[in-house]
Amino acid sequence: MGASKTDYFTEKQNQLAAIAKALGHPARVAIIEYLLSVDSCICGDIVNVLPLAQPTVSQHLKELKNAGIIKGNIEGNAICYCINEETLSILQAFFAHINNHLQIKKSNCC
Amino acid sequence: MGASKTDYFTEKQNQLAAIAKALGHPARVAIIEYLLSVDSCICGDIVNVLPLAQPTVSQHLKELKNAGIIKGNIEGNAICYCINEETLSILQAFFAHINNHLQIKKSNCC
DNA sequence: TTATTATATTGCAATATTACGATAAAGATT
DNA sequence: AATCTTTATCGTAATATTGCAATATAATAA
Repeated sequence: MGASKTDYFTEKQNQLAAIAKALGHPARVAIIEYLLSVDSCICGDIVNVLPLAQPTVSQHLKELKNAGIIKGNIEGNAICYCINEETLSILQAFFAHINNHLQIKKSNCC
Repeated sequence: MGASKTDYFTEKQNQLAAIAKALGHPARVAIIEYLLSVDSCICGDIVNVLPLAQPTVSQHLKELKNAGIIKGNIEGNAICYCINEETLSILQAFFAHINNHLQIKKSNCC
């Protein structure tokens, strides 16, 4: 096959997986880290920071945007990118949930 | 091409991406959720819970294990799987880092 | 020993991802 | 208008992922 059987899973599971998947590439992690490090939101120079060609970076930005992890606003002929906290909070909630369960259990047999 | 240029990124970026990537499939999210929901660690019935064939589940488990997200111990002829908190704490630290920066900035232009 | 049970591995087809050159699109500058 | 700057899209090649049937492996049970 090759395609994920998304129909067989819950919407929440698919959503979580989609967000995690979007973070699942070092270039995209690097983009997030760069967006955090710069004061301004005018981030047209992401291409200059990454060791990848412009079309490749554009593609990675598109994936982050599709997953809802970043937002992009048009500013003149440049684009202002920044992090969308709402989406990342979904992943955070998942981890909080995991921690909660693990602390209750504490029945680690491994 | 097709292969990620992992050499061009930091070890930490690659590590974060690898963990996120492993979570980037609904079946693997479902496996984590199942491991949380069961009291015991004897989890040989993961295959029965998922809508996927046994070899496929085995493969997903392998990927979670490779990423360090779960641990597996042999118990007789079954295998006991459970979540590895250490690895997930790496992702959590990343999110804490993001939150920290976003709270300091608050210069959201988007 | 011969099943039986539980999990892993192999092999393969279908599909997705990654990367980039070439090119397009759109606003800014001259 | 002609050009520059910035970002997106198209096309394509290389590689990775997903899924499963068939088979292997290994411990247990009969």
